Amino acid sequence: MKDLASNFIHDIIDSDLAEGRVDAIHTRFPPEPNGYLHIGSAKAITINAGTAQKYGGLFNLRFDDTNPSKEDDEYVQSIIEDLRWLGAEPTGGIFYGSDYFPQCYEFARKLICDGKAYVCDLSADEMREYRGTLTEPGKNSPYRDRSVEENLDLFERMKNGEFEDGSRTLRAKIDMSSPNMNMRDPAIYRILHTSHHRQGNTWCIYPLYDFAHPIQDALEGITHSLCSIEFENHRPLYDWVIDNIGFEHKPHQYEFARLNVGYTVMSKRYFRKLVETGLVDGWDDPRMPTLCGLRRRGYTPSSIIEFVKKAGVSKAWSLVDYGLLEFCIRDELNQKAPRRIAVVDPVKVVLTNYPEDKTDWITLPNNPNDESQGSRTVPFTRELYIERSDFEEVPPPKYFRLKPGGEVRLMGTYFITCQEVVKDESGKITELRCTYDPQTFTGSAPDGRKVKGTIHWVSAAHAVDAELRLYDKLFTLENLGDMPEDKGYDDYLNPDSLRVFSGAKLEPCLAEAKGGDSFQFVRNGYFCADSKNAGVFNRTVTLKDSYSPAK
RNA sequence: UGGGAUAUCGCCAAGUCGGUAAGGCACAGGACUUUGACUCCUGCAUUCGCUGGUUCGAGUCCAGCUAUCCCAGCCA
Repeated sequence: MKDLASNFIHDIIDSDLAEGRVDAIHTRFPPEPNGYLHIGSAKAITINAGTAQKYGGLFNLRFDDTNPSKEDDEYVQSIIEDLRWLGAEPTGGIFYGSDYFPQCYEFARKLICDGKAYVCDLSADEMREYRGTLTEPGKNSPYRDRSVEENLDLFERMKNGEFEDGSRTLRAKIDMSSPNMNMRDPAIYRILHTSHHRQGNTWCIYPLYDFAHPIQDALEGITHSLCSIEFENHRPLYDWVIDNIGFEHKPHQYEFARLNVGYTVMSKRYFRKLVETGLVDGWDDPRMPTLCGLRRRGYTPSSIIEFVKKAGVSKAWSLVDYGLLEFCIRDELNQKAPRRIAVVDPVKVVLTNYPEDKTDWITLPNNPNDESQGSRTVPFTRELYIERSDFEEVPPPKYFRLKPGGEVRLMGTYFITCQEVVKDESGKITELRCTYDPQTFTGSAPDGRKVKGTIHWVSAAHAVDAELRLYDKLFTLENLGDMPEDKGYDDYLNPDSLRVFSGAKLEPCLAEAKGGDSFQFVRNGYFCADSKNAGVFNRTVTLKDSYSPAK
């Protein structure tokens, strides 16, 4: 992974290092395995892994699996796979928060012994009432002053399964009148008789995030716990846990703004709904902003990391332009991807003065900007296909491509002139009859005449028929933050998010493309071989169409 | 007068001790062109949420406003 650009977090680390507060950096990425990683996760990954790498430190992957009701091993596996794909190797190791349950239990007992935690019998509703509101202080639970012995006994019986879900909690004894709601005697353990995807039925009490997370960080020797900004309000509690359990090693939490992208939903809850309602094929549907979806769509790990880096790190809420993501993949593929020809919406061209049984093999560079990528030969015959949009019967001003009586160059070969337009009964163009000039193969004519347009083509006899799927943004609203939770998606879905072209014609060598291969699509965009459906291609980024009469 | 956080170009985002607004994306011109792509030039904040103040000088310091985001899960 490339170095992360400098940001305010690095300033903090620099001074921590300079003033001797730490001598090595250790970070972590702590996803809850309740869904697939997405482009937003990529920011947390990049910041944590990138920071560790920048300072020669270690980076842990730790599953924050303290809520068995939402989690599943399927997600654990996908997260490991996607993280590796991104190139963020967990150099410090892979850990599971649930593996620390025994320690968490002991630390909770210590808090009880120190008079800093108590078992509370208030129901969830009662607890809410006692908590007060944002503007009014809460009041102490009637169970707040139980004896250490009683608390210890009750807590052990909670663990032993003597009580029902929700009947009791273990709470930290802090301050019910704190202006910070998180400090109003937060629950740190709850009863949940649910099987855990990793621990099975060993436990029926589970520590809550605010208690478990700082413990996990401390136990793993994390120095800088970098998380998103909604946890800022939790930091005092994070520090409280660290201080009151008495860890010698004190990790510190720092927050950064989460990544929002225009036209993009960034919530696992929505993703799950999209998947469950069948609106998309699955978590890896190419229209999804999940890492596996982006992967199928042709994004490379480095393009995603580059995107995160370009978007920057700060604490200000922001909505990053979708175009920046597209820029990143275009920029990379422009340098690395071989060029190939695909005619998405074909129209036949017949070269009336070209021999019927002749096949020329034209050599085209794989990447005109990079000779080391070599070249390939492409068959050229009397009957070809060109893009329907590369011909205009009534051309707008400054139209440089094919038009009646006009001349263009077929990429890598001859100049051709359109002599006749053939249409069917409905008026649709079915064929363009053209003549070619045999003396223009090199791209210039003996008489010096120039041609302004060059268009791509495929030999009709050799073309590979394909179904081309063009993916665009899934949603249409600029700011999806306002999407009502209980509303369906129909109003927000982009009807053009998936367009299927069944009659596309591909350059012959594309028939051999393997899953995951990426190519730049000559003229406008790029596509990749879909790893799940060999032979089906996605044009993954819709670039500006080369010519827009409306402009 | 709950608490916390954030406000610099259409979108992101740099801006040390106050010294006279980086960069990227987007956009607009032009050059080049065997992809109207790429590349290459050029342009794009007299202004830093607002209002005052301190100062020779403030995006940077002070005061007062305003806007937005987060917090009342036994979710993370």
